[in-house]
Amino acid sequence: MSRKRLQASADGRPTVHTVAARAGVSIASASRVLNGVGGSPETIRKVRAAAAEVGYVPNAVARSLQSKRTGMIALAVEDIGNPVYVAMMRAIEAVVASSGRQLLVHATGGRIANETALLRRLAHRYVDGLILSPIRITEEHLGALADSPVPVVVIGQLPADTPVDNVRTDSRAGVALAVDHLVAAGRRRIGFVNGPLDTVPGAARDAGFRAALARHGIDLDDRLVEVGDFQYAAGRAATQRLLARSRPDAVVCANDLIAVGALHALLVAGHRVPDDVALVGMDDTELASMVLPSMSSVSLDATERGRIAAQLLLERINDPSLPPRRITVAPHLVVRDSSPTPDGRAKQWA
Amino acid sequence: MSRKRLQASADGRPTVHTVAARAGVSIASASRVLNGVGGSPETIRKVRAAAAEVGYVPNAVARSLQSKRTGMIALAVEDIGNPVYVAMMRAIEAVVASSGRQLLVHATGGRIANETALLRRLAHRYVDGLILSPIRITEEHLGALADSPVPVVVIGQLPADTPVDNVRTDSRAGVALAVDHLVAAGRRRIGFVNGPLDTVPGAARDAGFRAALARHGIDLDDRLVEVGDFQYAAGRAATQRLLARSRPDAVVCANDLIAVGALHALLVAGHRVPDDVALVGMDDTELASMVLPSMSSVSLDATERGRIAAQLLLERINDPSLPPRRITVAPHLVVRDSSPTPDGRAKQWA
DNA sequence: CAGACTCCCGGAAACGTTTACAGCAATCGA
DNA sequence: TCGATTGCTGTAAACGTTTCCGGGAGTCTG
Repeated sequence: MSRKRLQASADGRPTVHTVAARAGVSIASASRVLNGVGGSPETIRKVRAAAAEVGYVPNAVARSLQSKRTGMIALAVEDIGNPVYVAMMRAIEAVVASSGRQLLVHATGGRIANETALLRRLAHRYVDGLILSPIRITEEHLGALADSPVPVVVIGQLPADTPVDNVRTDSRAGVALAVDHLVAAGRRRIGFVNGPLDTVPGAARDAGFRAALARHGIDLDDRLVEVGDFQYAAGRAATQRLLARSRPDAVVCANDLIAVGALHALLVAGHRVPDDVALVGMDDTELASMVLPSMSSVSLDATERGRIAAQLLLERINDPSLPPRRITVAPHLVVRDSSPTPDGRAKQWA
Repeated sequence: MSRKRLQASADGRPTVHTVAARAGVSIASASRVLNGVGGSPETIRKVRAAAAEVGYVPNAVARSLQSKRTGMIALAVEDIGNPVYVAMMRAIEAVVASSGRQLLVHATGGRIANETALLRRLAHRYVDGLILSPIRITEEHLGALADSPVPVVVIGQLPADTPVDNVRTDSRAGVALAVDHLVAAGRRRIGFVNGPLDTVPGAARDAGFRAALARHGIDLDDRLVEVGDFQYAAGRAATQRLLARSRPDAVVCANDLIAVGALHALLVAGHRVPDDVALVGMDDTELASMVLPSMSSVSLDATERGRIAAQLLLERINDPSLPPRRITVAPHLVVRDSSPTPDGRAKQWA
């Protein structure tokens, strides 16, 4: 018995040929029925039956090759351990899933090399689009972004003329909210524990802090500013250094992980929070309400940014001719127990 | 000018045909050179040059279709926000990346439907293998696992005769470590805040707790046991309920998220930790050293389990004929400030 | 110097889909 | 009743890659 082609794939799993043969129709008819387009009632019945009997499941790879769509969206963030990215991820996952696609998460560790390698790998077309949240932006990024073979949405600041869909927040304004809040409560010696200044958020938050102090007519005391990376341990260490040489009555932190580290350092050093030293974090992550006292934090609405980024990406995938869009979500302050309530009195948490 | 086939793909990107035509060789030769197998020096030179000039990047989908490998590994966990899974993920990502593959993370939310749907979707072959860490196991799971079209490694308990690669820990023994530690420090009214009893870890930890108490000749007081889910908020609420009706001198929690919730509840209720009430968490996540006092926790070595699971999976992908393997990693206790040091005295953290 | 062996090359098939196209039968309108 | 339309169907091409196979040129061996 000679057949031009085997009726099942090499590993024995049924293919559309198997189904077609079993139903006694051509592969074209089988495919049409399986995709719900066309077919006579009789054909539909036979094909459906055959497919069910052999347990046919279409091969996603072959389908992708033909349709030029993989049904996958990539997300690249610096650190999957940072709860702010978890929140972002959840929001993105929700809209990606509702479009019937799957999410592929990359952790870049914030390293330029990883990110540009990732951007280059997009050329392999293993994914229909990318959401990238870089903390550093180099010329290399911009170049790779410019001629990316698949749509990319960037979450974070980007040079003004970059023709890339972009959702951002105003973290300068975010820091200002924190400073205003503390100044309103009478704090003047406000410390700042930041992430690396060569990162985009680090630089923006530094600028925001300086501007906010200036606006209130407060001279910046350099001994009140410390820099680490965006992690808990660094935040704790940086705060210890800061406390060793100065005496703040409030501390603003560039994200919640740093802030939890700062809280730890403050309490261990015997300071009362918020009575002696008030504390405001940033990102408003789950962590903020898990610690004691619960932390005030500036929300940059990671959930909303993620949701919007995912929607922008899906829209662009559907219509690549869209003009580049830029959307900004406004920060807001969430006051909890680590900073004075608006009336100026420190709330007691016990 | 008639060509049997276009030299570039529909969207204008170069294909192996483009490169071959430009180099003046056949696509077979071009492909061989690009894969580093065979080719005369002259051919190699020409093909490499042509590929560089047109910026050729092979299409991952087409390659997958031919090679029957996608180069992707899926990981399904219940909750990407739980730091224990973050640790696991990091370990898995490391070995997956070192094999040149990519990791695809799914969050199942612990819902059976999601997990079986995922298992079924594997039939699409969009991924070379799966690492699954389910918290509930149903007949449906076992069925789907049995005839999974791609290799699966399960992290967690599995019925003894399930022919699936499996890395597990002994969480009964883990709970026992915690209980032994607390009993050795003289605590007798030991509370237990668990996750749902219909989950595999929940059931195991419950059994472990009862067995450990029995071994020490302590009668179980049901008012000292509470159940919620495996999250922070539930842990806090469950502990509040527990404190409202009983007076423990120690609390064991089924994971660190619960334990942080418990810590919060204890401190807010005015209990000193560990002097009045000692606390031991489980999973030994980053969280344990981020709170104050830092938390003792039973490590189930998620990192190691993840690493091993990934290795098992890669081995099985390379050789599907391997017999099913089962590997157990032993728990160990990490004592921090929330429980008495081994000499029985509570350490002061301030 | 003939045969065997090695190396490199190109044609063509294969992976498993979807879909353009053409053929055919049945129905419709005039 | 006949041509046009409609609805299904099957053949075959296409997606972009890898690889089997046969042929040709060159080298080695006896």
